[in-house]
Amino acid sequence: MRVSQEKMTANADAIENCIDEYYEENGISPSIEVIAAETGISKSTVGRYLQKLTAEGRLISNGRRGYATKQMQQQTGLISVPILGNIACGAPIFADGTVKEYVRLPASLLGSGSYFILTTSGDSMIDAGIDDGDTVIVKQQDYAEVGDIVVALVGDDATLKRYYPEPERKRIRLQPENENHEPIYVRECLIQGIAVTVWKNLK
Amino acid sequence: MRVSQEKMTANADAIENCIDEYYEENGISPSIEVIAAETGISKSTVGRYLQKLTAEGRLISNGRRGYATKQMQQQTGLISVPILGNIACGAPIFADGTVKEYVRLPASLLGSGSYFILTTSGDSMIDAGIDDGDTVIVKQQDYAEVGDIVVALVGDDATLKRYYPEPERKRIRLQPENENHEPIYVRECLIQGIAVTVWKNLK
DNA sequence: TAGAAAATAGAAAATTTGTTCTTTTCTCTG
DNA sequence: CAGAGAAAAGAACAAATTTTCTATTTTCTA
Repeated sequence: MRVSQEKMTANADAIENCIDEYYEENGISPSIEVIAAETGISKSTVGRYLQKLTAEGRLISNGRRGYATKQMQQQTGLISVPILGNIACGAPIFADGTVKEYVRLPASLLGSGSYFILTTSGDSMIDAGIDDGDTVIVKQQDYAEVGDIVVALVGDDATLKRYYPEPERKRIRLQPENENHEPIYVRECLIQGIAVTVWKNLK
Repeated sequence: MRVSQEKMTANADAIENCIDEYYEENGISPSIEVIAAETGISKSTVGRYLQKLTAEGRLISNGRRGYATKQMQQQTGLISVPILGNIACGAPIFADGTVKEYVRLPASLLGSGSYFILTTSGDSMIDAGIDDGDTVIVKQQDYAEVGDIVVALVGDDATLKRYYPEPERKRIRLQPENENHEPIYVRECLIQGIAVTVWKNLK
């Protein structure tokens, strides 16, 4: 292989990496000037490479919003999911302004709707595969089907249980999935959402 | 409350929403012109609102890269994780160019390192909480500790098992977590990574 | 080694984009 | 109903950023 060829791809890779890294850090595409400064390549050469890479389909031009790598652009169709506190805590879950962190997850993994994330504490749902410290993705809705795992507000406490309405006895059974725990019976409870995914840390 | 006040916050909300939606779709911030066209508010008024919202801390200005909402900006510190195929398939896992989809996950949830995502099939790890169809996040590394759940390449097949080296017998035991399955014994195996997180669909 | 081709660098041009300024419209109060 | 104040609209402005052009350097081949 010729040296020029090697240098060409080396420059192209350096530029592509630079875009990714800058984006990783700043959340926006770097300007050509920044890329030039970062890689040590001249502005015009960087520009030429960007056009070439775009023509090859490796990059996408967003006009004056800069160039994006494919994996950057691929983050369209993402849903913002707020990471809320612990499910055991008694405080109301949807206190606005307290949300500090978001995850953006692909809509294809979740489906449509509004979601939030909780971390669990306690062992009451251990037989459903939800252990202490696991992360639960909850679909926000105010109803549930029989047997769904719901986030329910009982008094001031939020709890994670299976939902079994018993209309004939005018009560709702909130069933833990742990033989050592007794079910909770309530007249009414506010359903905040249903658990759709558990995130278990193995290691 | 006065009408003007209501309209003010209404406009502000409309602008903020517009930014989010546009970003959701295009991966970049909309220009003031686009926001104006989309919301029906004039360019200069949109600009004034953007400055006001930035002063209030609700938006972040990225100069000519546009304005970002906080939850957009908050996606720095994310790791790109490729979604690879099914763990049961025999094909080599790291065939380049075949990766079509990426998820960007917060580094705080994963820690440093390189990761990839697999979906499982089969029931061999059912007792470890990994069921058929679950999604596994794998940390890419070529070694493992005793008892780790590894993605191992045995011959041409990738498999997910617990890792128990038995040096005194000069073999490695790959242990399923299902009493109906027998362990696999191999001389050597190529470790591709260790499972760190399982993503279980409850609903 | 010399010449041709390719790649690069530096500067100028063109375009997009946010900002500012002035005029107009709307709203509330006396 | 009239006037003051705020909010919005439209046009002009200024700055940033990509694109283009030309000269220079580097690299490969005969």
